[in-house]
Amino acid sequence: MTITEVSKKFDLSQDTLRYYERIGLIPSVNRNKGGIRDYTEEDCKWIEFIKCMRNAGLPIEVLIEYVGLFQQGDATIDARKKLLTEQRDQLIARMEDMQKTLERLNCKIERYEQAIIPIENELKKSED
Amino acid sequence: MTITEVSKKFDLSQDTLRYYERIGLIPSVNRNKGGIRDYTEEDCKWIEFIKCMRNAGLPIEVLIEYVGLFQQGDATIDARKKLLTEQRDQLIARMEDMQKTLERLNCKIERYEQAIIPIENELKKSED
DNA sequence: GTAACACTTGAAGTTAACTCTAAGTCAAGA
DNA sequence: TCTTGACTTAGAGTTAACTTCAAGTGTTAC
Repeated sequence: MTITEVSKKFDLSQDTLRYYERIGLIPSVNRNKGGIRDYTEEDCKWIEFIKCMRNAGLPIEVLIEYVGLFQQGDATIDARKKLLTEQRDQLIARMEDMQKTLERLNCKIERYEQAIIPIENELKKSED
Repeated sequence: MTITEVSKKFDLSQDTLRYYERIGLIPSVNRNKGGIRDYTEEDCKWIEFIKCMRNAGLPIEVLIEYVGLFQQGDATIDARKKLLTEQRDQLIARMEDMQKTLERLNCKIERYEQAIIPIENELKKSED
């Protein structure tokens, strides 16, 4: 798979894909004789995983560490589990914060809905 | 209330408080005869609101716009409601993304706990 | 054969959101 | 009186995460 195809498939720019590879956020991709990237299915799985984690706000630095641990093999399973567990807990904390904010926004929006009605009534009065 | 007190109360640095005021993220704070900020209860409410919204990831730019609309009075109620509604919808979308990632992380962690070697370890063979 | 085009690299530039620095004012304490 | 320390401002610096640029290579279309 070419970078153009992968870029379209995951809606990530070619620049971002090259950047991710350069910093070790995805394992390095094989090149053909012309030096051009040829992504395998496995590469795509990594990209999809990383994209998902980044969408949820996991920092690049942490994900680089995860990829690094992964490439070191089974000896790092414990460390990987620890890393993922920490990130999961932080994710839950962020979601709880967001839930609070969501409720607050909903309250505010509801109040604005009620505030608009009196104004509309004012307008009606002045019309007749 | 002094900036030191407000800083401690909300766990925001003094620099951040001054920065927020400078860019219009909170309405401007009164100064005493010496030119030193004296925060009112009202100021604190704004700060608390902004902190909550920032924690949930609402962009500063959008919040500045909200504060601006607020200061223009009742004529902007519709616009404010629209702005908040858009932000709420985006917040929900982000939370849904995060929920998916959370489930995925939980799966992965569970697999590590069960000491089942993840499928991706197969991939490792090809690279070093 | 040459022009267009997709790709390569390393490095510089951008954006959001702070964070720090420098230079200065002012009130209180030894 | 002098010094300490909290505060002021404008502006420069930092960090994360891209994004763009410059210069060059290799493949395809006419």
